Amino acid sequence: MNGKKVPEGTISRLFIYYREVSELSSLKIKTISSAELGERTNLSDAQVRKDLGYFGQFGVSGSGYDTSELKKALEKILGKDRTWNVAVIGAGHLGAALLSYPGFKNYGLEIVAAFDSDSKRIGKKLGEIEVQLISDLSKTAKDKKIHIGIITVPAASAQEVAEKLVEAGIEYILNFAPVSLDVPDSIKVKDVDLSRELETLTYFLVNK
Amino acid sequence: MNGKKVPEGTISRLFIYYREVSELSSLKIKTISSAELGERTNLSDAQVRKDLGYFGQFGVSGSGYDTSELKKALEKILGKDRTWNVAVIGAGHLGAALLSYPGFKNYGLEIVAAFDSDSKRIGKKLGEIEVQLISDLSKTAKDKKIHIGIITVPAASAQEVAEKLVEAGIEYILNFAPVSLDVPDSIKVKDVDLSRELETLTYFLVNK
DNA sequence: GTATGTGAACTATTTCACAGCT
DNA sequence: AGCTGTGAAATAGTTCACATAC
Repeated sequence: MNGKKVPEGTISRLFIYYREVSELSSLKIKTISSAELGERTNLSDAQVRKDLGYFGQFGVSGSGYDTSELKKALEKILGKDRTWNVAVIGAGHLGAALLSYPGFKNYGLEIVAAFDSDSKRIGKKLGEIEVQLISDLSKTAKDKKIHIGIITVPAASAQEVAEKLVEAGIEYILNFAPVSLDVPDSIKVKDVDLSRELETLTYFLVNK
Repeated sequence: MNGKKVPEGTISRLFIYYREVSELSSLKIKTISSAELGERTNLSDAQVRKDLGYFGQFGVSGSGYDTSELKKALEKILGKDRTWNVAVIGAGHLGAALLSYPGFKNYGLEIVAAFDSDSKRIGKKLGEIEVQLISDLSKTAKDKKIHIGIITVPAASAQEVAEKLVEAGIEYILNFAPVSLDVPDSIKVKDVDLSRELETLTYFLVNK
């Protein structure tokens, strides 16, 4: 890896490349060019080469990239050679959807705990995971070495939950609630706002 | 609106401003400055003004923006003055999560149909909506004037579903499956890849 | 005095284009 | 000949800064 700053978009695309070369590699396709890889992922050949270039030189002039080698290299770069423990806070439909996401584990992510504040949901099983009371968060986070918290509670309680996550020592938050969380700078927050994604489409419908 | 190209990020942020001024307006707060609005949304004052500037001049020098007027203007710009009909294809957990999303309707979106290929799910009710067989898609899309399709099926069948949506005349697709869809250029696809969002966090865990 | 609207400056990201390697 | 790796050019997006309006 050279010293340059890596754009967020690059990181996101590396996962796309990873999936593609994983498949190619399992199909026993030995090499792929940046042009072909771009074709399969709806990206340009230059983009593919530039993205990979942030992390090293993985290709061979004249023939392209060795799929299984590139797969291994991406695994290393992306932290896929280990598992990350995840807690879901909010055991509603969205929480359940995430808990049942097929192959989350294959992505190196393991949901090891689920929390809710609604006493009706406590003790219920979502897949393998028993829903716990939110007040257990801090203890469980330490016991189970949780790295990532996913907020799937309603907007009104998201900020409160975020603060509890911070308190519990979790530094990475994926936030599905449609509010801007106010947390210390040291905490990495990624917002995923499903309704906004949908709404954005309506703009294009109006302004096509 | 002036003739300049509007960045996608701007459109997404307009929805954030919209939510904020809606709330302010309902709290009887009459005006807000770009600086205050930025503060509340974790954005800069210049960003707020620039974003709004793409669509006109809504502010008053010296005092700021009239919340209820800005709300009305944004409603118009974003197509919130009407309802858009949505179909969900894939009646698993994620589909159910979307169908139960609170206040979807408030966002101007109405899910009017749900489809699945699994016969065990056909006829079941998800909220108000009865799950139909995917082969009914084309007919129902026309009958119910569906504008937007949401794909929540597994990766392996997503491309097939996308083709059926295109065939049914739907031009806007929100794709939750972790694959790059191959559709005609005239179709607008927005990818939301939940596992990739999560995976991106793991990169930052490794490389912090 | 306060806050907008907007060119200009700056920063980030993508695409081009080609020298150099296999 | 084919394809990578990478500076340079182009494009996109954000922040600055200030003239202007109230």
